[in-house]
Amino acid sequence: MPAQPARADARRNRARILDAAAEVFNARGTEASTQDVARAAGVGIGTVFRHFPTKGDLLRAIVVRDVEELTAQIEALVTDGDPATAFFAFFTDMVARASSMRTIVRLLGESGADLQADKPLRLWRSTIEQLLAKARDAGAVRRDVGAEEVLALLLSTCQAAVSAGWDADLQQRTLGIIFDGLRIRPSP
Amino acid sequence: MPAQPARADARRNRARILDAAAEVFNARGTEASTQDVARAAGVGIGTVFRHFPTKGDLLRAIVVRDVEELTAQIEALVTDGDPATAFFAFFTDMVARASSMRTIVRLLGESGADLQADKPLRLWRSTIEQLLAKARDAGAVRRDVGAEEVLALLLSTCQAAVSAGWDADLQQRTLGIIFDGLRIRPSP
Amino acid sequence: MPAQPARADARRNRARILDAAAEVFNARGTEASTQDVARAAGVGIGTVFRHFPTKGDLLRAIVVRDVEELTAQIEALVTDGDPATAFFAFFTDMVARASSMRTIVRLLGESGADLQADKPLRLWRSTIEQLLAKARDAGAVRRDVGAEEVLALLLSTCQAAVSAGWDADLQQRTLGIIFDGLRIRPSP
Amino acid sequence: MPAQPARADARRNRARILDAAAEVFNARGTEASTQDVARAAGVGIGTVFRHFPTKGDLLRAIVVRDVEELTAQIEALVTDGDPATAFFAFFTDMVARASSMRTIVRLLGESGADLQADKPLRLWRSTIEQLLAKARDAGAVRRDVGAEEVLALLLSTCQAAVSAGWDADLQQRTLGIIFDGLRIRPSP
DNA sequence: TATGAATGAGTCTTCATTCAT
DNA sequence: CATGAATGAAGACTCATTCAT
Repeated sequence: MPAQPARADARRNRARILDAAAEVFNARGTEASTQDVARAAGVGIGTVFRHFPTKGDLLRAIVVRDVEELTAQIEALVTDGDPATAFFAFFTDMVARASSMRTIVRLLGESGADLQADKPLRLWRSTIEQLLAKARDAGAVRRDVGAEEVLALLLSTCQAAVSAGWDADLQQRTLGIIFDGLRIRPSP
Repeated sequence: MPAQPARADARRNRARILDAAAEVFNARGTEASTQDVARAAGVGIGTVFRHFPTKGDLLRAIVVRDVEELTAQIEALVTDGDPATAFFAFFTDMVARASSMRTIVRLLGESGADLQADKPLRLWRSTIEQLLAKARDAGAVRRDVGAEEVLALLLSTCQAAVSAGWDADLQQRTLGIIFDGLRIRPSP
Repeated sequence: MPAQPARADARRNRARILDAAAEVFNARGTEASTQDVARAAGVGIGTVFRHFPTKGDLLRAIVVRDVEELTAQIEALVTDGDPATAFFAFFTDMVARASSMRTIVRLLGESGADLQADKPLRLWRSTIEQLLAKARDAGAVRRDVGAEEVLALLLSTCQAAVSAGWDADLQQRTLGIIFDGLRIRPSP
Repeated sequence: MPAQPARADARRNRARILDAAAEVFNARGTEASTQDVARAAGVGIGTVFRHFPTKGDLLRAIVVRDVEELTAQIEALVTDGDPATAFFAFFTDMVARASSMRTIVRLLGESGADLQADKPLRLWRSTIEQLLAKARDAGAVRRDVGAEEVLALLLSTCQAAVSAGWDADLQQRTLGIIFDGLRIRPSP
């Protein structure tokens, strides 16, 4: 079962299942049952397993889809955005949207999901690195800050925003601190 | 079943179960089975449920115990520590130890565990606030930084350190950024 | 869906499915999935069910085909073979080939497949009876041995050869005993 | 869960489950569901899995129990029986009872159940070998007949008796032939 | 009180069969 | 006619929780 089935109805169902799964897992965690996903998608459970032979496959498909979408958006920022602010805008936006992407945030946060391994993840990561490089070049971010710790902080805040339910205000205050830490300090 | 059963053997069992549960849940996540906890504690499963009528109760008891222990340590810092550094030392230490306190970190991180509600948690929180206040007074932390965002960042980093397996180096680099953000910047 | 569909392509498909099914069920037992058969035949699963409305029908069709082939071979022996040896040669050969006819052996061995009922089976049986009669007339087999017990022993050894994986040597030794029991003993 | 649980109720249940399983698998084949076994035993399905963590374990337990019982009976024959007839009596009896031991017959017949491996099976086999040796020494069975082919014929006939439903008459006739093949022929 | 046996709802997954494309 | 997507009834197995010993 390829990601893009040939038949229209199959393609439609695949999408419906993915949507439903994203929603269900977002609302009740990845431990929600496949049965519930099927119900939410309005299909039989067999259909879910036909498209995603394993629950893990379903989860991974959600991650891939979301990561690809995210990557596209970041790429746009890399090309179009103001180097001095794009990185911070992206970081802020990502945290703000984290709660609608619980699944991906949770799986990304787990050491198992090696950012190195899967292609979409590698791409996502490298796109962020570009954004970061531009910010560094523009003098908006300290030169001694590496991509690894930035990603760690990004995932860390996304995860917490999701699991602890940070409101917009709290998001702003925590990110404010981190951003200050990332910026070049005016030398005295 | 009160926290301190009357009979000595019961009290002993309660402690053993708590120890075993902390260990098991730490090693295999909170999804480890109650049966496994019983086995690790060397008691029957009935005994576990007699002391903790629900798996949730057991989990919460671990949190309470760990939080109380933590609180005591923080209190010591409040009284004895150097106001200018104690706060940062505590933060660093907490993250470093997070991976041996998976259960508490995970449950604290979840919105369900309202930091307001339970007494031990309220106490823990207020002790940290004292530490923070001292750091502020000592000029080590900006005045406009509130306890809420500091706690959020603390839990956020603990959570990520645990789930993503931050090594010592990465811990240092991420916390370095956050600490820089917390410090008073030398006015130009 | 008659055994000989009108259209050429349908007839071709029927044959391909039968071949594939024989192979698959032989290799993995009758519990292999119909889907696997379809894949091996290179047709859609719907096509399999169009030709054989039920998995049971498919199985039975294999039996019929194989039995008819066998019958033809036995008939040749009846006409051409040396009456004194043809029966034993047939018996030996049948056991030797049993492992490439798992499906038929298994189904024939089951009481469900009443040897009386289906025409091809009745024919097969009666052909064997002729072979046996000739052997009896030639003095190679005792007169008091009936067809029923010979068939029983034949199926019994085929079944065991398949399920227990008798090697050539073991086949020879077991059949040697049975053949000795079937032969007329030299009166002392 | 040992074969002999400590508590009386557990021991009772284990036995009930084993009995029920033997009956159910005997009647409907080893593919009958564990649920059905539980129902027949009058216990919850969890209880079945507590005693036999896997369906395979349950099946194996039945085999072990039946094989041990059989072995004891054969041992009695070895000590007490008339060497000249005991072996044939045993063979006849075993086939006659085969239909009440479908499970064991089926599993024994499958190459997977290596007669070499499990202790009870090895014991069973070696006991039969003793019986055979005595028959040979008593001049009732040909010296050039090995244990391997005798076992093969035994399992073969048991299997067929079960699966094809041989009646008493047919059993007698088939075994008659095999026994004749095993006996020493009067030299002319 | 401690024990561990019993329970059964719930989980993932497979597969024969039907039906829209 | 052929295709393969959809279906849902099982099946094996797990686990929190209850209860007899």
